[in-house]
Amino acid sequence: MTERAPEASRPAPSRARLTRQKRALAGVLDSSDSFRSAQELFAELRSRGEPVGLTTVYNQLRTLAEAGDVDVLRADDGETRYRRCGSGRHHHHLVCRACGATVEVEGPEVERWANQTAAANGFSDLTHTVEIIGTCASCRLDAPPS
Amino acid sequence: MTERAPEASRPAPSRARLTRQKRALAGVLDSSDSFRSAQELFAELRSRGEPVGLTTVYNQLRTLAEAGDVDVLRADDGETRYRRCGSGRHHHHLVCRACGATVEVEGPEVERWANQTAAANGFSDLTHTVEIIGTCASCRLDAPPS
DNA sequence: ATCAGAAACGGGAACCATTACTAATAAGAA
DNA sequence: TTCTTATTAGTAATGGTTCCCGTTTCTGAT
Repeated sequence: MTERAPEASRPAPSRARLTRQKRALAGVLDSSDSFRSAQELFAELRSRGEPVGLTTVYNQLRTLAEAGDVDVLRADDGETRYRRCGSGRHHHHLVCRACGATVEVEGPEVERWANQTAAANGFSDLTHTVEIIGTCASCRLDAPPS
Repeated sequence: MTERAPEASRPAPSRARLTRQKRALAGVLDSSDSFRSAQELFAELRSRGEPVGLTTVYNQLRTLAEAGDVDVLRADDGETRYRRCGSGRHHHHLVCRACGATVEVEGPEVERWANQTAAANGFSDLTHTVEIIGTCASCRLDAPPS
């Protein structure tokens, strides 16, 4: 047994496959700037005539989220919403509560504050979430404050 | 019809009633500094021999949250967690991802940044959430970074 | 072209936190 | 005590998300 097992074949590089479903979902994600739920994305795929299983939508979104290709936001109603993320850089969001439009913003001072505050309390290995929710200019015009 | 309706009786001030269940839940909430889910609170009430219906726990938590007496936090696993809120003042949280311990912190500069950023993008009627998640000092000692 | 193994898909059942419904109960006022 | 009605809580939905697992589709190798 001096020879090793017949593993001439590479141990499978485990390459990701580009499928019709992935392309379709990517297309839908790219078509809008707002956060949308998995269910909404699923519905839009169907209406576009690019049916993709709901399970697949969820699997794909999870993968994309882990890879940092989509931003994830948990809405107050418990639904999780997804959105194609512009840059790979760390950023936060300004979300319109009426139309869902989103603006990516950065805030160096917030990062600094978070680090200092956490350190001052003995916390380490930090993560943070910062979301600003408001009404955007055009939605304000559409529905004046009573 | 010159006399008005016989409204001698007050239109019911709709006073809140103090019940055993409310007292019990308040007691459990006061007994800890960390965020706990409705299910956990429900379980603790049972184990304390102060059974309260799950529905009641949810109703009560909603009421308390609306009144600003408890802080609400939506965890990544989808569960909503509650915690007695120290001050009525606006504040944010520093949460330990291991033990759930929480520290209330304030960040004037964050408020300022949020307002400026939102205004610069035409957003109004603002709200924001800021949560810092990390590992607290004692939990770090319990489970060293591999 | 053909084959085999791996990766991805996707329908349906299972999960589970939360809410709705509603009959029974019990504060608090008179 | 009696009456009014807020509150309770069991049970049945609801609904987003995940799990299970047989089927399909890629891709690389022969």
